[in-house]
Order: sequence, then C-alpha cells, then structure tokens
Amino acid sequence: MARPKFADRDFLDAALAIAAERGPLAATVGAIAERLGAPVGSFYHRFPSRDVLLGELWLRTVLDFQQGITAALDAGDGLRAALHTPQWVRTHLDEARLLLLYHRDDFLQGGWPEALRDGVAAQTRHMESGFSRFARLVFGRAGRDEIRRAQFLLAELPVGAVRQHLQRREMPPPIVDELIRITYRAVLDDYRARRSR
Amino acid sequence: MARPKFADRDFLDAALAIAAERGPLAATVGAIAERLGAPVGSFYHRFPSRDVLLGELWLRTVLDFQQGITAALDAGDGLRAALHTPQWVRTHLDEARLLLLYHRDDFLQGGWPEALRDGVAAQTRHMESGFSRFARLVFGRAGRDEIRRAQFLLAELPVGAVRQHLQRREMPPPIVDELIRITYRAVLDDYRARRSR
DNA sequence: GCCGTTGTAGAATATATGTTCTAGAATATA
DNA sequence: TATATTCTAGAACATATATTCTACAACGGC
Repeated sequence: MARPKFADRDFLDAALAIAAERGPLAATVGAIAERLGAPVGSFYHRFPSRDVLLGELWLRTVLDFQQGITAALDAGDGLRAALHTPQWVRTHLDEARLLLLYHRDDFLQGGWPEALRDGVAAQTRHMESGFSRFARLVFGRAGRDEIRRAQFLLAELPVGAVRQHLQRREMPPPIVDELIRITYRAVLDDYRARRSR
Repeated sequence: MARPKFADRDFLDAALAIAAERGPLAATVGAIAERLGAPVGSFYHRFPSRDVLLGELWLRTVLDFQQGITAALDAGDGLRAALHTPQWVRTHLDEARLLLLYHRDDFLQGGWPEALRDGVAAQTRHMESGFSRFARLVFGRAGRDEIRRAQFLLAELPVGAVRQHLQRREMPPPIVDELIRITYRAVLDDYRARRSR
C-alpha cells in the first residue's frame, strides 16, 4: 500500500482548529485540506462526506467533555460536576468554543449521517442519565422538577457563565466558578426549604 | 411610480419567519423571495444586500428586546429586569429564537455593512450602559466585579435558563422564573455578605 | 521485477446562492 | 396624453463549495 501522509485525525484536528477560529461554517472541505496541505481527494478517501467529518468531530468532543462530569458524579460530588465546565474550558479552549458556542446541527449541511445516528442517540441518553443521576444525588429523587433543576445547575448555569469568555477566546476567570458555587448552593437550599415546608 | 406589492417590512418578516424556523442560514434571498411570492429583483430593489437585510432584522429585534430591560431599570426594579427575558420570550418566540439561539455574526456572510455599523455600536453601548446601571442599582457601584455580576444576572442567567425551551419552540415554564429569582437573591446576598466582612 | 492495493494529486462537475441585468407594467406629474 | 420614475419579473451571471473522476506514485506480496 502507499505511504499515508495524512491520518483521519489530521483532518479532524484541522477542522477543529478552523471551526474554533472562524466558526464551523468556515470548516469547508477546501479549507481543511488547504490547512493540512492535502488534496481534497485524500479527504474523500477517508471521510464519505463533510457532514461525517464534522459529525465525528462534534461527537468525539462532546464525549470527552462529558467524561469529566460523569467522573464527578461517580465520585458523588455534585458541585464538582457543575464546576467541571469552567475547568474543562480552561484546558480545552478550542474544543469548548466548538461545543458550547454552536448547536449540534450548525455543523451539518444535511441531517446527521446514518453512520453517526447511533452515536448521537447514545450521547443523548448518556447526557439524560447524567441529569437523573445528578438529581438523585443532590435532591434525593429524579422527578420532573428535580431534573429541571439538574439541567440548570449542570448545564445552563455553567455554560451561560462561561460563554462570554469563550467568545473573547479567553480563559474563564475565577468569578465564574464563584457564581456557579453561589447559585449551586442557593438552588439546593431553596429545594430543601421548599421540601421541609 | 408603480404600485408597490411588497414593503421592506414584508421581507424582514419573511426572513424572520424562515430564520426562526430553520436558522438564519436558511434565510437565503431566494427563500425569502419565494416565501413572499416576490421576485428577487424586488428584494434588491429594497435592500442593497442580504447582509443588510439580516443585519437590520437583528438590530430591530435586539432593540425591541432591550427596551423592556431599560424600562425596568428606569423603574429601579432589578429583579424585573432579570425576569424580562423569560417574559419577552413568551410573547416573542420567533424573535427570541433569532436573538438568543444564534450569534450576531452568524447572520452575515461578510462583516457588518457600513450602513449598520453605527447602529450596532450604539446598541453595544446601550447594552453596556445597562449593565452599569444595573450594577449601581443593586450593588451600589459599578466596578469590575459588580459589572461581571450584572452581566451574569441580567444576561447569562436568564438566557441560559430559557435556551432549552427555545430550542424546543416551547414557552418557558414558571420554573424558569423561579430559578432566576432564587439565583438573583443569592448573588445579591452573597455580595452583601462579602461587603460586610 | 511485476501486480494489486492504497493513497496522493488536483482537475472536472454539479449545485446552491448572492448579485446584476434587461424588459416591461403601473402610476404621478406635466 | 407623454414621460420619467418606481417597481415587478425573472433570466443571466459569478462565485463558493461539496463531491466525483482520472491519473499516477509508493509499497507489499508473489
């Protein structure tokens, strides 16, 4: 066989760099190949379509991100799970821009490629089970209200607090963690107060 | 002059409907004209470019949104300002999707058209002065830390809490306002506790 | 050393989309 | 009524981009 000059990973990494810099739309097949010094033919030798490449990029990124949250939940530490987002963002600025500044579907021209459907569905399930676990961990049960609060503490709050810094391509300052801590405690206290009434 | 069949507003509204439904990318000149039953020639008779149309759409929407926050600040009611987002979202679902689910620049192909630069700069200033006013209102001063907290309470928190509902095209339920209230109070209390130490 | 396989290389193709151009209809004003 | 102006109408054009196609180079096994 011929000596491969480029690996799958190279294309994924190039796409990540471009997407983090100028948005996922800028990650065209031409731009990716050019950044790598590769011909577009080589691209299509590895990936059946641009959608598959970007889909895989999104998936590998979100899985890496979720791993930290899952680990915190395994350790029974809800606050650490909520603080994982700013932490992860600090060590994965490019990936974080990709993941937290855009929607899943902004990456794709068509819908999700058949080959990735299962992966995306599994990711969704994993995320939802994370919310349930969190709810049970900190609220003691996982009813509708508890899950909604879990989504808030685990996702909306940390992502919201981090967004403006991602947009400026800067690391989230400590005040971000502080705001998350304050809110985390307040929502828990409120829940307990409500229960005991 | 010939009888106009279409007004500027018609094109803006058509673009809004399409963008709210399928994202700003789907608001192509062709799609907008088709939705209106207008020829593309008529489009370019009114707007010098697609970027100008989408830029104007974004501007008119954000100005409408900000008005409610400004009114609340005028009335000296910080909590109402923070709760304005879910309120406004409930009565402006399409506009809210446009504004809160996408970035300013996702609308445009090129940069901001010269004609809109001033408007955007004015909007930015208005927003920043809103944060300052809020900081002074609820914290008593507008230093770096107070402004950061203001951004959190006025923008990141409410927008974050509302996002998942926008994505599902549903009205934010009351729990959203509840979470905002809880967090609002907690951040204020924390600030006062910190000051008195 | 020959051949099939794997990959590089980049030209060619198809399509989508923003923009311009040409033609003609409707209306106000003279 | 004649004419300039404002629009409608949609074909024509340019460009960007995903994808396919053809040619060839490197390497492993025979």
